[in-house]
Order: sequence, then structure tokens, then C-alpha cells
Amino acid sequence: MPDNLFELVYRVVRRIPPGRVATYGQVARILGMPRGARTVGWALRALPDGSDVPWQRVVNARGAISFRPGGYAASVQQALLEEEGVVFEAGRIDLKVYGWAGLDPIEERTLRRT
DNA sequence: ATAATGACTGGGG
DNA sequence: ACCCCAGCCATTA
Repeated sequence: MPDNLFELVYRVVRRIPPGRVATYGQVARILGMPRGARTVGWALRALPDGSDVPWQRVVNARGAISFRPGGYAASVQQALLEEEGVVFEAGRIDLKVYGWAGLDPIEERTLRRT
């Protein structure tokens, strides 16, 4: 298990497949921190440019992007997701359709190793 | 050690 | 369904 929280968050986010999205809270729960949604946000914010972590696949519980609406960052995230086939309607993603199912038990075990 | 700051959430109105 | 808000919690100042 990595010693720091950020690396743990990145490991989970790297498993979200293209074209699917997970919520901050969902990632937090997978890590055993049911109230740590905001902390997941902190970890992603700390990512350097050019990282291999698909940060764009993490959105808030309402299926919306959590950057200032209309801002540059928000438009970049939406564009990246749309390139993967994710559809936005009224500024939101239908999590029933694009939501990530999460790690299966086998993958979960792999995650905790190392 | 105290206080402020968010890429957040769930529930009440 | 939408808006508001108290609670949350690692990191910073």
C-alpha cells in the first residue's frame, strides 16, 4: 500500500475506462473514506500537466463538471470527455448511462497490492 | 495550535 | 427537480 493518499486516489482513477465517469464520492468510498469526496478533489488538483491519470473522468454526484461553469478548465474537461463519447445534456452527464460500475473484487485486490 | 480553503455531498424545504 | 446549507476532511497559511 502506498504511504500517501494522493497515489491511492490516482490508482483508482487510472482504472476508470474511457467513456465512463466516476464521482468524487465514489472514488472516496472505494478507498474506504466514505466522507472523503473533497479530499479526492484535492488529490486531482495536485496533478501535474501531462500526467497519465485520466482526471477528466471524475465528476460530481450530479453528473456535472465541478469547475466554474463556462470557465476554461470546465470546457477542457467537457471536450476531453466528449472525445471519449460521453454525452452532455443540459450541462450534465447521465450517470445511469456513463457511470462507472467500479472495480470488481479481483481488481480491488490488485489495487491494494504494492 | 487555530482558521481558512476547496475539482464534494446528502437531505430538507 | 432545484437551491441552500451544515458537515466533511486533507492541506495551507
